[in-house]
Amino acid sequence: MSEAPPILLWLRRDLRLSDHPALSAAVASGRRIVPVFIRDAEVDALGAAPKWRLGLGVEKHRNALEKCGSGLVLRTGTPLACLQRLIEETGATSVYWSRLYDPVSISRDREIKETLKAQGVEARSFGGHLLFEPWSVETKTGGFYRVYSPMWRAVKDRDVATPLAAPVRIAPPEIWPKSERLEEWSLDAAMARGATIVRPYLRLGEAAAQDRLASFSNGAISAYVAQRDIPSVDGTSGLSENLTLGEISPHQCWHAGMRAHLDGAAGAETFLKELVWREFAYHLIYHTPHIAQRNWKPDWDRFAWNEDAGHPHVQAWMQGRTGIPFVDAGMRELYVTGRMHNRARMIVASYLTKHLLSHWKIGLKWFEACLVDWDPASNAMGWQWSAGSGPDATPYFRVFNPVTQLDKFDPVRQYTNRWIAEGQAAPSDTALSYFNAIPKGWALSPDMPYPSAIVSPQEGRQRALSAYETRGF
DNA sequence: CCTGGAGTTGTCCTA
DNA sequence: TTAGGACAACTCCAG
Repeated sequence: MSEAPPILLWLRRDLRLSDHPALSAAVASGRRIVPVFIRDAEVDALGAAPKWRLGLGVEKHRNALEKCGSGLVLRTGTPLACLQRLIEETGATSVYWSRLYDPVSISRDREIKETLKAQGVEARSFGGHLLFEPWSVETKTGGFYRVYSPMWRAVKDRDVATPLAAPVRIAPPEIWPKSERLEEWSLDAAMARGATIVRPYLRLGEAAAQDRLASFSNGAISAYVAQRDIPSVDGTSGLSENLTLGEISPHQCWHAGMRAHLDGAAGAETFLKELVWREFAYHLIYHTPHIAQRNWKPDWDRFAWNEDAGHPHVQAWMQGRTGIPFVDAGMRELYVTGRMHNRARMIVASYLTKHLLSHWKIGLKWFEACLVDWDPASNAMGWQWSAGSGPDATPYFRVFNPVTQLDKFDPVRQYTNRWIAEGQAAPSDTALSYFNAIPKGWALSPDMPYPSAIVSPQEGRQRALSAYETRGF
């Protein structure tokens, strides 16, 4: 009697062993498992930084799989064709994967599931990327939440499934199908500064993410409410980079946060709320996929943002030389580390869309190119929220004043000194490292004087408010 | 159907 | 010096 045919485990944004429902189900079946990662058009279309980061994550995860007696098959092509080919090669009769929720993934996965089923192949998708499936959270009238607070109230007392343990051993196929070589994918091609500049700032892989969650939930989480808003302080969890590739699961974060909350850690509930913000973004992109493409509120189609990314003001914004220290510090932090503190993200987004009257899509694209924690749902929601075109009651007059904000959240200038070298007698290493990171074409040097503001906070505020007024907002 | 409270992250002027 | 109110009107959501 021959043994049961293997299961293909198609991995995407779920590069972990623990709390992985699809993997656990495959292991529980007792069958051999062929993990596969497919470089499809979506991977090719990633921004420079997230693509580079993905390559490092895949490599790390392949090592972790090998330690369990398994491995990872790499293939290039359309997912359906690759999976069908592997079904032929391995005799697999099942394909398991973890669900994604952006519009492209949904339609692709639906088609794959239907086609495979029609061929008599078992195709099963699993949760794991979210705390709550989007269709499981409804308002009293059966709709979805367009406002965060009611959604928080609706889910905060729900039971969240206990995270699954990582399998000790993953049964490999008798014969491994051929794998492409990760190096040949050149996922780092567009990220020249990655290896030398950004790499030291990464938190790579499942083990490192778990360590961080443990130390955070036993330490900084109690001061989270006050400290998370101070950009010079390491007061956030910093786990977004791992969450977006599934190197840690939201369930694991939730349970760690909940334990701290029940232990009386004051800031823990705020951390749980942030996890639900991530859920909110995913539920929005699920129910209103246009959030990543067009104004979420169609009223804003009447508003004439500057859409020219080559505009000198926009270039100054991207290159961290607007002359507004909070903005420039944030943009430089982004370029050097692949991340930006959340407070700074709000400031730079407000400055681009309001003071510079430039389209949020320009900012969205730049973040997509530069962020190692880039996430399709969070990025889209964040930019639309900042611009005022998104789902929130953001009053049109709420224009961040980057000077007032700096006094409030960086009173002794630790953050701006960390990232801005010009005008300092002894600039910090981090501030100087920016000039090693940037392209020659930007023609910046630490010896130049710090630029004066391209648009002053007062002028920008007035201009934005009158622009809103003439548009009837 | 109607009602009424509420809406992540703010700023600025006035008393 | 500081605290409070104005700053649109609208949509969302629960009851």
